[in-house]
Amino acid sequence: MPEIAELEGYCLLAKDALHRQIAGVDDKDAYFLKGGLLPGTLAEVLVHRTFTQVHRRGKFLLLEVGSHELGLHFGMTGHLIVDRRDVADFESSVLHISEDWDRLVVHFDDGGDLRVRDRRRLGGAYLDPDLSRLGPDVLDITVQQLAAALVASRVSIKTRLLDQTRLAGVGNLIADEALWVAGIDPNRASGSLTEEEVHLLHQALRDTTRSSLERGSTSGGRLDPVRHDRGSCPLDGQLLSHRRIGGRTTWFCPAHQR
DNA sequence: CCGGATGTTCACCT
DNA sequence: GAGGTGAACATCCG
Repeated sequence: MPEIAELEGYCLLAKDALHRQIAGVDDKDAYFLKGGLLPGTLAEVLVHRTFTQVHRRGKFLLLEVGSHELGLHFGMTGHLIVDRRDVADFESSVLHISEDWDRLVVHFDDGGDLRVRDRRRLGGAYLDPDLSRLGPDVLDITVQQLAAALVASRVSIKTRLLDQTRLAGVGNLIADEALWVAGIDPNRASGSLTEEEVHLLHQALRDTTRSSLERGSTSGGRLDPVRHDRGSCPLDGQLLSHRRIGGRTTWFCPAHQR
């Protein structure tokens, strides 16, 4: 369920994995290895070393080890587990999910481990991932950068917000929530936003993202509980509309989102 | 049984 | 080249 709030949680959790001697790596799930990574390579790179730093970039969690970086992506159902603990207050803990879905396990010599548990296997592990195509991170994008990311395109604004090469870290729920807060129709062409609307959207992205960080979860925003048939807008009571935009289900208020 | 799900990539159209 | 659509990935849920 990872969007930025979950990633920040994983980042904190992963700090517990730093400076511990790596004793072994289970990377036999070749499908989970991305970017040409082969089974066994991670073991070669990681064993007898330690993770020295962890940070986040967009939806990637990055663990520094020696001169390399282990990149973890969590897709839609991936979770990080360190020493049998997941992120606090996750709406439904993943610890009950079978270990059968552990796609990558890093064992430390003290008996603990770091693992990625991912049922749908839409996430992946990368060695030295190429992040050059990621746009500015939503947590610190400036309004000028946002304007540049949106300008001169007829793609819908919703689709544009999800394009990680333009703006990194926004997922489907945050995109809907921010557009709803800003009062912008998700189907509008990205390049058609006025300067004022770009400012509104910038502020909405900031507020929405920060609220999710405070909750520690992408779930639980104001729009989230009404994203269903017969759900109505918390602002004006209008029945919400939904449609697929850019391949993703999009909920919006037909009254105040223009 | 069918459709959909907090993501990304890729093939194939227009 | 740009942009849209749908499929694929694997599993669960309503």
